[in-house]
Amino acid sequence: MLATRVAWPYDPSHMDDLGAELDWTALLAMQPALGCIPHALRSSARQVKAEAGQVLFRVGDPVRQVFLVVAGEARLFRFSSNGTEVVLQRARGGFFAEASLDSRRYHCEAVASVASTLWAFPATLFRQRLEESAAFRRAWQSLLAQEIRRLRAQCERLSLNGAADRVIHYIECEGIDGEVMLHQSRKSWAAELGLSHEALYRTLRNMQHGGILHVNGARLALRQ
Amino acid sequence: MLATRVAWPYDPSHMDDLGAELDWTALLAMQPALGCIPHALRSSARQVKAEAGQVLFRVGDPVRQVFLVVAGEARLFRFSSNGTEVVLQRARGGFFAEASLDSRRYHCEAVASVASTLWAFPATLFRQRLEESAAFRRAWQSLLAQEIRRLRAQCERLSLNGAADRVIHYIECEGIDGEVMLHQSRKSWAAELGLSHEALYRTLRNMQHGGILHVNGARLALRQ
DNA sequence: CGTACTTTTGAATCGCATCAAATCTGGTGG
DNA sequence: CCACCAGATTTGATGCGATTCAAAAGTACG
Repeated sequence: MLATRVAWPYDPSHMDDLGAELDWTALLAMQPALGCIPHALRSSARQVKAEAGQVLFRVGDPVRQVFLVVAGEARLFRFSSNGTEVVLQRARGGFFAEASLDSRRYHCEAVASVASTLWAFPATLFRQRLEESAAFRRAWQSLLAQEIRRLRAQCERLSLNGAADRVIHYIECEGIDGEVMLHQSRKSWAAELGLSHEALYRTLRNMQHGGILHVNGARLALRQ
Repeated sequence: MLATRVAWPYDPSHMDDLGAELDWTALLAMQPALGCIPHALRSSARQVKAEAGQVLFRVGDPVRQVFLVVAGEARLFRFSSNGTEVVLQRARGGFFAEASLDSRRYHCEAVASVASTLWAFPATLFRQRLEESAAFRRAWQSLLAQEIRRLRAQCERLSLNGAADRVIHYIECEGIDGEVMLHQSRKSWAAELGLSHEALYRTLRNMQHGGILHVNGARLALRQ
């Protein structure tokens, strides 16, 4: 009962021959929280250009790297008993496998679902820095705590029935004072909200007509 | 533009006059991960019996306690600009406000939505132990990492369209080898899956008739 | 200028939420 | 022990809203 595995050959050495320069400042502007990462660790990161379908790691592989999605999407999943994929995370614009820092081996598969740009931090150095630097440790713990809060809010959002309710919840949680600046396409926002993109477009239109929402490009503001 | 606040008077001293003995072993059996908590911290926890609607803390209150839900449910929320509640977390059977350890003040409101039993750990001692003990720190980080993995999987589960898909995803992720033991009522499980309890009952029935699922009390097993 | 992707609207279908009600369960007190 | 009650479980009927399929227009990029 073998599963339909991705066609890509699994060759970790693929990731080593792409040593493009890293644009840290641009990334930092998008994700200010990354500022907590020490310089030594930062400069040891390697940029990885992954093609669509490329395997990043497999179940049981020793944890050598922690990843950061700069562009594209990585999909983490396990194979269920009947061979189908059970998606654990669709990482887009953030860390993944960072919770594997305290594991010796990966507990799931990771594949770039589209052509993606990733940063790979060496796990050993990451652990070492966490042990050495109390400041980095505190910042990292703060990052983890922030991620937990964000995820819990997202779970609550996804358990709302109405599309409009999810939009409102998102703006209230991720924005400031009923106003938010979208940093992604509406299509991918729809995926984050657990909606089809058509449903999101229609909901936004109806909310505008109803006077609940004001849209100005990437800027969304709740009225009243 | 005042919101419809809960009727309960906010009196923190309510929580101090209930010093029932703590049943640590029973709790540990339910949540083995709690074993990482040092004895000194464990014994400093106070049991809190909260009535339905009782306020546990408010936005801006100094972070004095980290909570663990033993029975019942705590609801964390913020008031949106138009006064409605935006639920950030419905904590049932686990920690909450533990991500506030690195904050000086709570960033949301917390109310027991039903009559609940909680444990309150003093935040100061918690932070202190985390600084002192490297073992506890590692265990705690491991607990946070585990929570992140769990939440990400739950988000993926909630973004699945079909009720049966969510059930399968749950069993594959939370169970072992396509088999899981439910530690809660099906009604509350339905809430966790983002479904109405009727939809869950019907789905379970259909899955049994379809031969996909085998149900034996609290034991659910996927077939094939 | 062509290609790939996003944005937008339409129509039809289907599944889940909702309301309603009956049964079953565990626990409490007379 | 039984009456009683609150809550969970289970089934039915109905309506709405999101998904899906389809297609057109807009947009970015090489």
